[in-house]
Formats: sequence, structure tokens, C-alpha cells
Amino acid sequence: MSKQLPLVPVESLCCSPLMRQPLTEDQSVELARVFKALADPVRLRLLSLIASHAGGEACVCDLTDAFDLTGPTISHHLKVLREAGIIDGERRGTWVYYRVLPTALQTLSTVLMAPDQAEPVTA
Amino acid sequence: MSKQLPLVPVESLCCSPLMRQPLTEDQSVELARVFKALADPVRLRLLSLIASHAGGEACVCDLTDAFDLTGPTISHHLKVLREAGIIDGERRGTWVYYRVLPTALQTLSTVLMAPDQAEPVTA
DNA sequence: CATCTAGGTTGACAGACATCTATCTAGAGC
DNA sequence: GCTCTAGATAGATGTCTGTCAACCTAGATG
Repeated sequence: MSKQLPLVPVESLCCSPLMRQPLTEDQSVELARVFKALADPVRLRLLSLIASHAGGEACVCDLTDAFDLTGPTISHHLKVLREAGIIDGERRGTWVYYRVLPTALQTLSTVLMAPDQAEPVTA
Repeated sequence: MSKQLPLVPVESLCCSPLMRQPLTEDQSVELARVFKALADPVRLRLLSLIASHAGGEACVCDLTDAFDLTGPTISHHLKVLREAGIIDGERRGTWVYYRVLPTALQTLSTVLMAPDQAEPVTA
């Protein structure tokens, strides 16, 4: 599994959070991609269920009952999160377990910080 | 001006960032609303132009030239950001100046932090 | 092998959304 | 008042997206 697009490069944004310097077109497209993955209530709830689950991961079978949606819809949402680099999945026999990949969320958290909060990363 | 929807309530999320505890349906809808406002490259670039502009605010006339889009499209995007509580506008004569309202972005930044980074707010 | 469960993919469809044209509103200057 | 510029709104249109039904794939079991 683990078929996902490249993660948001932290290095290209570390010293220029969006509040300090205008984003380039490429940066904005890349950031918007991840924000878009988070811009749905179901996906946010899936993400929070996965992240807060015991052991830091959750089987799809643990997730589906919390929603009044069909399996294909849950699968679709998980795929969106996966391709945005936010979660990763691992098959264990019949079951598939998902966990959160912290990098993309961390990047977003950093770019959203006020300029005096964001810590410049010294190379 | 200043016609916007209620801001994201920080208090309801401060001690339960999305990675610590499953979001409620209401919380997820509210968060998704703000993420959706940020889920567009043009809006992200507008936001970063405003935030990084001298004096922490920018006139619409300072923004439009950076895009190959018509005025109504820029107005529409600014309206989306405004209604999400991310920016606020002020008319000064013929001109309209926009600035960033930090609260919504700060909330997003906090909920996206890893559990050990998020500082619990003591009431 | 056949059968089962878990989970993913495909395609249709209704609703949401970015964009533009046309128009309107707000303010300034004469 | 009229005219101008700046910026917002309304409506049409093409594109995108959440959802489901139908179907497929991955593994386990007998």
C-alpha cells in the first residue's frame, strides 16, 4: 500500500511561513492540496479517530461504524488522506490498519503560526 | 464591513486537539469550514500577501495585480476568507484594506500540533 | 479449489465551487 | 447633481467532489 504523493517539503517553507512572506504559486498549490484533504468533516473525524486510537493506529473496521456512510465512501476518504500524505495504511492479513504521518500536519501547523511563534530552522 | 460568521471557538478545542480525542460532528464541520477556506491556491496566496504586507494589512488594489484573474474573482475569494473569519476588511474612502485575524489560524495551528506539542490551556 | 469477509475501485449523479460577464454599491471630486 | 474609480454582488457556466451501487481484489479458511 503506502501509495501516496510526495510529502509537503518542510524545507521550502520553514523560514517563510505564509504570514511572513508571500507564497509562490507552487507552494500555494502544494499547501492547498493538503488543506483540501482536511476540508471535509468526515475526513477530519476519520483522522482524529485514527490519531487518538489506542496504539496510534486504527483498523478500518474500527472506523466505519462511527459513520452513517457506505464502505466505498469511507475508502474514498481514506484514499484522499493517504494521497495527501496525511495517513499511511498497512495490510495485516484481511485487515488494514491506518496511522497518521506527522510531517504534513506539522508543516501546516507551522505555516499557520504567527510569525513570532514559528521557529526558524537553522540548516 | 466585518460581516463574517462566528469564529472557531478555541475553548471547545484547546484541550482536545484532533490528534488526542475524536472530534465531534459539530467540531469537524466547524474546522472543515475554515480548512475549506484555505483549500485554494489563490486564497492562500491572497492570505500570505495580506499577512506579509507592510503594516500587516493590504489594500485590495495591492493584491489584484499579483493574479491573472478578474476583480470579481478576487472579491469572491476575499469574501470566502472573510466569512471564514480569517481576514477582516475596512473601507477607507474609496479603498478597502484587509488584515489577518489571527484567531482562526491559531486554532487550526493548535489542533494540527502533535499531542505533546499542544499546550493545554489551564482555565 | 470454493466460499467467505474485509476493503478498494469504477462509474453515475447531484450538489458545490472557481471563474467570468454584467451590474450594482461606495466614496471622491467637480 | 454627474462622472469617475474601487470594489462587491448576481447569475451563468464549466469543473470538481461527496456519495452510492455495482463490482473487483486481497487474504483466510475448509
